[in-house]
Amino acid sequence: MPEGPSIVLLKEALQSFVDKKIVNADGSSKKIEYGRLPGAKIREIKTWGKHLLICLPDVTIRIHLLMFGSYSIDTPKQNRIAKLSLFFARGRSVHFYACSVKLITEPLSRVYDWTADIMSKKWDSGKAVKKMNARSSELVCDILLDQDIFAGSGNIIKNETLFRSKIHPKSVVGKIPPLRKKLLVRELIGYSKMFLKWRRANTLKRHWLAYSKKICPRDHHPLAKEYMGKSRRRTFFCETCQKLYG
DNA sequence: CTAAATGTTAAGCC
DNA sequence: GGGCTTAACATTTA
Repeated sequence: MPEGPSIVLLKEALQSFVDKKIVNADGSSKKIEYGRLPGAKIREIKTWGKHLLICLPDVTIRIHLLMFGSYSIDTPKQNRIAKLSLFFARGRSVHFYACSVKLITEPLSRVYDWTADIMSKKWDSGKAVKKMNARSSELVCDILLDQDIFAGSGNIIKNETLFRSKIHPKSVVGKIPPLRKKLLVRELIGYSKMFLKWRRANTLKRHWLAYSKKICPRDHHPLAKEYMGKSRRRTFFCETCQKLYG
């Protein structure tokens, strides 16, 4: 479920609840005051990176599905305790499981920079390149997972983007030539759009070129698989056709 | 059956 | 305090 494009699909799935009044709310999260939700009408549903934002008149519910989170609409899952359940008129309901739930009371504009959200209309590639340049000594495999620069990018997007732009994951950001860096950002946004399209058609896996693959589709060399970077995340790459800068 | 995985946060340690 | 490592969370899939 979790990367940015999947959260956009979640937002779409919840559109029928916009303008609907929450009649009851409960769940197993100890951290939120369920009492302040009933009576509020959902004004809007937004996303920022991997965050789902359910906007109410004076508070926003922030859901992060983490690695294994899931949701269900109208029918709660059997034998499972939801972290958050929202109930509406006519027996309608939404349930979120195995996720992080928070209430945000500050204005969203103070919490979120929409120009850093890879799925946003306000996405700004120029700013992303500037932020990358400010972190020139880091590895590109780490930078592509950084939510302050590429909010919504996850391990699949990282792997596919590096393969498509022919950049070795251990390349040092500052050693990547400017044009190639721009190409990298363009590929990341382009692949994220395709991710959304393919996930919607339920064909995401079919289109993986490197992620979880064993053979390079370009030159048929075996792909390397290594746990690398600050977060030791699974990384698939072709030693032959992905160039190492640095 | 066991292990690993699309992710983040908090605690603990130097 | 900073920076790093580890654990915790919880569920599905290989």
